[in-house]
Amino acid sequence: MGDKPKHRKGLWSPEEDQKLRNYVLKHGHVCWSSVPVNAELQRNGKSCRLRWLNYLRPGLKRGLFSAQEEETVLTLHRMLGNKWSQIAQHLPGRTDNEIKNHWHSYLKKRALIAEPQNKTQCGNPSSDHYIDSAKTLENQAKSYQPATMQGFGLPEPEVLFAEWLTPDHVHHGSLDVFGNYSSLEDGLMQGHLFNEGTAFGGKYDTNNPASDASTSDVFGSVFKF
DNA sequence: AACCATGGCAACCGCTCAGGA
DNA sequence: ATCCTGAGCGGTTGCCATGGT
Repeated sequence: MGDKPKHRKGLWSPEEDQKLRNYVLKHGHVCWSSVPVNAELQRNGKSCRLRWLNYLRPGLKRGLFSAQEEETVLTLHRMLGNKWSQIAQHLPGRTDNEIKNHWHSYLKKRALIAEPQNKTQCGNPSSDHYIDSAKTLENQAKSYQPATMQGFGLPEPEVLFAEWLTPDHVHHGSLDVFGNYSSLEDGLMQGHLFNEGTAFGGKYDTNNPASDASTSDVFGSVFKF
């Protein structure tokens, strides 16, 4: 009865973050369910995975969405619907959770306001024609995004853990943090990676464990998925 | 100054899918 | 071919901060 480890819930403490980050950077995540055991965390694997993907993963941006990012989300949402993970693939450094939250809190209203105009242009989303044009638009979205974002005048969102990443990671196009950082996105990443910024937004930013030198060493040598 | 409403964000839950035994 | 397990995804909830009254 009582010999099952109780899994902690709720917000992550800085100590938990550090344990998880150090473990994943060192060993990777072959099996998420074994991560909390080996990292000595009172969490379940699912929670660890979510925390890593949404908050600890290197290269994450934080802060406001740029106008271009919002346009991208709106465009892709019109094409794909609530496929947040697919939308997130087009926005390097943004998580599906973050995009989803931003959609529900802000963009949904924008989309509703814009709806009457779009209806006349797009017609019925379920039609074959729509799907074809959606694919075209998706390709366009893939290609236009990095270039346009580079040239955008608004302050860019900061990238988390940028201090972990050496210029080599960027210039060689080998930043496989998301598995989809191709050279296509290099331009975008170069625009973000060296932003000065706190690695931790939100509640724990006064106690930033990411600046730990040993961690960045580990990242440079071991981080590969 | 205190209370209430609202918005934003982090995390959890449940379902689905894929891979392996 | 079937079952089991783990990973991934989307929806939902809860908490906290902020603004308004």
